[in-house]
Amino acid sequence: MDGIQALLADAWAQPFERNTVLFLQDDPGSRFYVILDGWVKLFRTTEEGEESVIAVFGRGESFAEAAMFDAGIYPVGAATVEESRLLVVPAAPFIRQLTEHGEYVVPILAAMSRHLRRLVNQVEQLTLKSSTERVAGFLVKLCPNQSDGATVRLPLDKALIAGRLGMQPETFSRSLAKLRKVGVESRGAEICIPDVGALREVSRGNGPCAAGTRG
Amino acid sequence: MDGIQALLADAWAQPFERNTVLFLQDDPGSRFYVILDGWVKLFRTTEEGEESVIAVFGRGESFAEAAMFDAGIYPVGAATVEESRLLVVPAAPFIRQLTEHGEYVVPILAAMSRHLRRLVNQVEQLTLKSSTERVAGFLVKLCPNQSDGATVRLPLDKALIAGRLGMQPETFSRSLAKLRKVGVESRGAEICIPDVGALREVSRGNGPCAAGTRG
DNA sequence: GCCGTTCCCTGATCGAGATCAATGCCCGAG
DNA sequence: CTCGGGCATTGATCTCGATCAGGGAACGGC
Repeated sequence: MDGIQALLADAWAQPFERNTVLFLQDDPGSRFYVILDGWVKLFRTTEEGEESVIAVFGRGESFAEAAMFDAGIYPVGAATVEESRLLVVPAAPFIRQLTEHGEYVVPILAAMSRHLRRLVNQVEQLTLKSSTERVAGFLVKLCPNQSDGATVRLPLDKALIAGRLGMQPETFSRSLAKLRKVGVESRGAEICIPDVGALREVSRGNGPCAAGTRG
Repeated sequence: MDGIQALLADAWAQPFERNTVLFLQDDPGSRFYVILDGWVKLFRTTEEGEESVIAVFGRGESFAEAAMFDAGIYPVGAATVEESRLLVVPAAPFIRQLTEHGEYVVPILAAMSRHLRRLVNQVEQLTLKSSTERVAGFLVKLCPNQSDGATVRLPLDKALIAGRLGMQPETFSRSLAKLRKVGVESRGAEICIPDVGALREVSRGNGPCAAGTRG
């Protein structure tokens, strides 16, 4: 209880105008925020400029704590939507004290941060990606990194994967069929992906499979 | 680094058969899990029995840490989808050490846990609720607790709220119009809700507005 | 007063994905 | 080997929500 004042000694209150960008997705971040007054939205932006609102926070709520523990990269962007007053809190003292007091804590926080990031991704995908784009993204993540082509094995029932991706099994099947246009061949649980790059393009909405962006 | 062994001394490895329920949503929870082998899914179930898969985790991943800091209630259910071996870790020692070393940490963890829970809710709503049901749920949360009827004021632009709910402004407007059937009247940002209970029923998929359950 | 802009509502149309239904494939039991 | 059940694929149809378009109410500047 004594320590908290020392930690907040480095913090400061700051007014922001309406529609001020506080930080952008993938910015390196070493502070988090508490809303003293006003409203802030967290959002993700695709390469085409479409925006997905992940959350909206009001007075008394804090946000961006997770970036402290997750490689210091903000997984979302943030902007005020009204004139607001925020408490800006540097993260470094927190990290220092946490690691001093017990190193086992930080891995747990990192795991929670990863879960948060994963859910943020999921919300973004559900709101502004088509089912085929989501399947493409799922397959890309299954491939070994920096591989050009690969043959992967689905670790689970297709019905379960479909549920995880927010679609029906039939739609998952049809999406796989559409991906044959970029060379993806599936025989049972074996999926052959000759061109991972093309698949990645599809997952970003550029490929020949995306009939529409569904925004 | 010394403490971690003491903490894990209370943990144990345990094998689970396929399709074993580890815990259910809203169960009180005082442990978290690390997957040594196998696959585990996290899911939400609606009252009608529809299931939304929130996440699927594999070897080396941990889950349910957030419940430690969030009133000890699991926000999702968990079940193995394959034969699995899990490390079961009691939470109490972690909480004890955390509070001993600095009380300021726990509020931050609680905030992160709330964010996680919120995102889990959002994924569930996006996957198995219609747009009108989502609007109804949003309005219910705006009402003061246990109020019978209320007049609330939308804190933000309708377009922004629509985005937060994963729909277009037009759809938000149409959903509000559909909710007139349960007495909801809107004039600008003022929303008059004479019967919160009816609205809650709609948000759960039972009301007269839900044309289909979309699952 | 007039005329901008901004926000919101409503109508019409279209497409993605859910749903219903039928078929094919694989694998284990007998 | 044959049979049967679970899972995957494909087709047909329908519905919800996105998109495009038009119109109206509130507000502010001149």
